[in-house]
Amino acid sequence: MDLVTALVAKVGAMALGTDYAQQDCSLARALEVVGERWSLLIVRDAFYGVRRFNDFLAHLDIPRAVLTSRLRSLVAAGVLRKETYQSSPTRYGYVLTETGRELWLPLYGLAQWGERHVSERGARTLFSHADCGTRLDRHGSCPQCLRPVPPEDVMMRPGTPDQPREDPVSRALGGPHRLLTPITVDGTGRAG
Amino acid sequence: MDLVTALVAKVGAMALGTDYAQQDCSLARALEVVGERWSLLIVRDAFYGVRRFNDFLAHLDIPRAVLTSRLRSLVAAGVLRKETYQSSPTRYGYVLTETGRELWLPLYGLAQWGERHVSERGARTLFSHADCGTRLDRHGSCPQCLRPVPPEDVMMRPGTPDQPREDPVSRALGGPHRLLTPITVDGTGRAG
DNA sequence: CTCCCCGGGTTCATTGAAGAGACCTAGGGG
DNA sequence: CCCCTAGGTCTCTTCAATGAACCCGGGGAG
Repeated sequence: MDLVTALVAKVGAMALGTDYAQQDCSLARALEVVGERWSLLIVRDAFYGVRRFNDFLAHLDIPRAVLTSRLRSLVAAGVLRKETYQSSPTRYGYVLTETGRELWLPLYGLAQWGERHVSERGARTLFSHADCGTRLDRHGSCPQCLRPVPPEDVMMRPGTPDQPREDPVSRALGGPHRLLTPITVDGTGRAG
Repeated sequence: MDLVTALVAKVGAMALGTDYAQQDCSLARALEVVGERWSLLIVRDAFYGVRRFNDFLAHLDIPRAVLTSRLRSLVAAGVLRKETYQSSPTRYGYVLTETGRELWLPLYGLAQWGERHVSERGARTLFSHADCGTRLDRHGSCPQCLRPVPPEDVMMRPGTPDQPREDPVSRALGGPHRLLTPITVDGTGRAG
């Protein structure tokens, strides 16, 4: 490949390929950040309390290189923040920023849509208002308290899975759990 | 490559690759349908009133083959419906089904998130309640009427674009427009 | 002191999907 | 007869996901 061909290829790749650059639309902007494959599932796991590289890896069955790349771009976009949870040896985790937490509504909305319309057969995961125990409606509000529930006040618990996963993270999420509180994975030599 | 290698490669590609099969989660199910590149932008355009193959093409700058493929899978998933709008010569358009219309909330939520957090500088598109003219809040509700507004009662109008597009569809969307009503494209030899 | 483990990555070969553009087909219309 | 429009296919090239192997720094056990 000569230089001109290489340049043309490069410019072509920049113009389209990795982004929706020509779309003057906030949805396109949002999708540049969270629209790539795996991104929203990573954000979902972050809401579930997953924080560590290896836990995302085990729970998502995502190639390591792709996880590295997605975490990096989500941090760059301000959705996640890299946080040291232990020094000597230094260990990092990834937690949602306030910007990331504001993805709760669209993310919950998409999940509810999937529940209602794609291979419906009872909720796989149930979300309820931690204060009163009422199940959230499709808009993410509490029908009892009649207002939107922020993610930190949401409890999740497993519904009726069809093929339960058998990784440590899924086991850690086997019982009721408040969103955004770190999960405690044990069974692989890690303290709870 | 021998037969066994080929088989292993094929099974591997089916197990992952094109879907999130191992994820027992409604969000993953939803993303299998609308999570692919371009899918949500096509749905957005459908809310805007775009119905024809060539109009999607012009407005999205999407490769024709990809558009064909996405429209097909969105129809298969029950998000869009193929509709004849003219016979002899037969012409098809694509319109949102009720299932597709229920994507309004998560789609609007994502767009609002993008507006607030990704290169913010004033709304590119403004959405308001057709009945009273009030701008929608971030949850898609009308602050005046205090209830969620269904997409058919939403008016859109352009906000402050930074690099306005110059295709016929963008021009047709230049003024206030009620969601889900077909756009009328003129200027390319098509009657309004 | 050495070996091995753990957490968090990087590198590499393979392949499926996206992108760009030419081509196709059916039905009109000048 | 040729060309137009609408809605697509076909082909080639490039990009990015996958899966598996390898890397590296810090500890802890023997």
